[in-house]
Amino acid sequence: MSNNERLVKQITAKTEDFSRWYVEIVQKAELADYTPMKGMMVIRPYGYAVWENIQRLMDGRIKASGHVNAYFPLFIPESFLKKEAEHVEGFSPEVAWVTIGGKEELEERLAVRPTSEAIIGYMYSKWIKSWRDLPVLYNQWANIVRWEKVTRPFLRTTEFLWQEGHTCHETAEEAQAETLKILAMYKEFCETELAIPVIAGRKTLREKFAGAHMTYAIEALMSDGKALQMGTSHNLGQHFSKAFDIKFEDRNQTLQYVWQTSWGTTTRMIGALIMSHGDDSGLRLPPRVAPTQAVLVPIPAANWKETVLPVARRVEESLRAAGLRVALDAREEFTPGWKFSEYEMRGVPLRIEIGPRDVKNGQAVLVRRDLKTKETVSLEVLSARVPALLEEIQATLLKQATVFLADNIRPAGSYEEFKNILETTRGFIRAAWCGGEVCEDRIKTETMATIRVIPLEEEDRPVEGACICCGAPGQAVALFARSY
RNA sequence: CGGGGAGUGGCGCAGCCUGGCAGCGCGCUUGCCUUGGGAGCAAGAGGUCGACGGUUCAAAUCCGUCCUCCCCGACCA
Repeated sequence: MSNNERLVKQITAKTEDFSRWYVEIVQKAELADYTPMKGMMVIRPYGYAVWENIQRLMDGRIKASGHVNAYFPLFIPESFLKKEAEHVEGFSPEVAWVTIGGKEELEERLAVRPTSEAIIGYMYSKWIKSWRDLPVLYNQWANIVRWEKVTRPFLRTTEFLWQEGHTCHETAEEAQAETLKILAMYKEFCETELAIPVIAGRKTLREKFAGAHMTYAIEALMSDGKALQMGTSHNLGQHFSKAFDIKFEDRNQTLQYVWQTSWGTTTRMIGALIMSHGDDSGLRLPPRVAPTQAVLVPIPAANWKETVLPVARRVEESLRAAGLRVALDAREEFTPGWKFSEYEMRGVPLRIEIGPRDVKNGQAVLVRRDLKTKETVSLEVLSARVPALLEEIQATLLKQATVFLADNIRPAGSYEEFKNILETTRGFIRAAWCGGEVCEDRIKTETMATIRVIPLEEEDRPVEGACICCGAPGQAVALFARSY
């Protein structure tokens, strides 16, 4: 649409250069900005407000399932990190170290936490003595530092914010149940709140968390056809409890190591919102996490401050009373048209226009951000219509993303076809895998695609077909994709 | 960490090759006038040209080192 083009002249088209489109939205919608330090960004108030909504909604779920919040130190002694061999091995390339305090060299250097299993494990060993102490269901909201080589706002930054759950259980079965329960909760969260459909599944051993017994993840598909991991849930088995000596006396009076889990979601989810829902005009935020759900734009005329503005203020109040996050933009230095574009860029789900004509007719014009459709609504029913419309917008975003996901999961009958999909449409490729790391590596080297997950729903079914790579009998059906 | 591109008022860029007064558009400030899809006119403000060092009478421009960002690859939420 040529009209559209004109309106969004500042943003690079999504189809023209997806990466550039992404960073432009991040900056122009004022979600985040770069600092002079590599990979370190400022989450600006608008972006942080999205995070606060995510946090609030996620925190509610975490607490509803019996978990409690706590806070552990930012610094972790090197000796702690070293206790779980695979854990250090996996994280050492990206750990930042503190070696000096004030002016004195430290006796033992301190890691800036890349994740908190080590420090939490140490504390758990002090606190847990009996089966009566279990389960321990802790969660922490914290910042994390990982010295990444390639960084991108929200998707991969040196420092990021997250939530990390750390639980201890009496039995392996309980730990496994917890791992899957959280995975299901994450999936439900993404779909309900973020309107992003995800595929829940198991990671291969190559892709699992360093120190975990088994890693599960939810994977989403961004609109450029690349996959993004939206959250992980690990069954840690007894790896850390053995390393940190977290023992309890069980119901039969024998000493046992606890069974643990850990799980996390991060500010990366904001990146996923951008890349799942955004269009050429900018962001499209799902109403449930949008900082502003509806923006009122009064249309000025001769004496609009006496006529239009009071009506707009009353509407604002009534919507706020209905529990909605609304804003009234009565600034005179910008024209309505300018504001329309601005709020589209920032992804505000609904725009409410009130002008002289509307005041005369006792109505308002509602414009949806998702479909850009307009409707005229009587002021009397506005506070009922707006929440309903917001729900429709939430549902539409989820539906569009769900259709996109379904359309972009393709079976590959041969390795040639597999490669061809990656060269053309991208998306997920559903194919059988022999379970061998040799094939996994070869596919990665040759196609840049990795096994994102072995979907849970596939695990109950018998595996049909041969390994897409070597032709040996398939051991699992996996979803492959290039990823962020 | 390898290959490529870039860094000049807030943003987008020209100027660099061939050294000689730092420019343009948008934005910003003030005033008038406008306002239903990024209005118009007028007058203004704003720069150690990414940083450091070198060459030169003279450096945005030439040389070197470093930093940051973007793209494409090896490692990871």
